[in-house]
Amino acid sequence: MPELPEVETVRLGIEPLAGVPIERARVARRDVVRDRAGKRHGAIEPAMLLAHDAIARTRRHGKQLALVGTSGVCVLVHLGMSGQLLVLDRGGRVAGGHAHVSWTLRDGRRLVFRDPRRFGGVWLLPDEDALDARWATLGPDAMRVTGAMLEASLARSRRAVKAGLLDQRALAGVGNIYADEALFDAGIDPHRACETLGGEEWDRLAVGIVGVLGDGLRRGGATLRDYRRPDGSAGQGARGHRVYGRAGLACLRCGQELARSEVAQRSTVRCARCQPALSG
DNA sequence: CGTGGCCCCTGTGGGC
DNA sequence: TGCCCACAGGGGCCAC
Repeated sequence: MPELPEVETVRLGIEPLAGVPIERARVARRDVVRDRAGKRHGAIEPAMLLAHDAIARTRRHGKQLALVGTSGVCVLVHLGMSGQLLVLDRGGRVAGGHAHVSWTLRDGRRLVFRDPRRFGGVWLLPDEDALDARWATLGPDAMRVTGAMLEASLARSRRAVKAGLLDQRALAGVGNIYADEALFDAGIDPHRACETLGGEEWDRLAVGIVGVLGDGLRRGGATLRDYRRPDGSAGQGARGHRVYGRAGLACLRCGQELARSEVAQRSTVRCARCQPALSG
């Protein structure tokens, strides 16, 4: 569930840990930790997990979050579907288990990566060049996308436009929720092939993407299912959803019943009147 | 290469 | 009341 606004909210929650020395790092489940090549089960060097280091700063691209150590070592975190990064006070405990990686700071606080479904994970990268190389395979960050960028990466594709938005190599940060929201905002049918969109539509879509992501961020991320902010509280984002999770309910713009369908094996909700299919 | 489909995994909630 | 199962979905991988 975490998409860009949720990941950015997590990043902002982690930022106050910058500069605090990390006493030790502990891995409870080795298979959620991977090396640069994506291999699991490798010997895990404590320094690669920022032990005896400190977070110098945090970075984000799309849905990916990185802790950059003062040594230059980078810990890349994917939250996947159910991943959380929790900041616990001294003596604080993780409810519900599934705490796979834990960093103990000198001031007694702990940073914990928890992920019940393990679609997420932690990647250990030796330096920021490796991080940049990895992120270079992703599309532009959705928070700053423009119509021209979308057009450049998707306009020649025959895929459904929603499938294009979900492809992280084309656009980084949009998932199922905000794809539906942005397409509704732009008045574009999720099923339409990318190649049928015109320049003005790509512009509208970019405005919609930036708008719905900004709204989500201002609410502190969506509050559906597993997502929690680093302090454990739920976000408020679901209140702002206009189509996601509202199949069968009335369109908030025109009153028409919202329709459920499927695009790229993902549940999709749209208003057939506000997001018309191409006629003819 | 582009694209669609399957699968990984666990918690939840709806239906019976 | 309790059990079962469909569903939730990001992304890796594979087949065509």
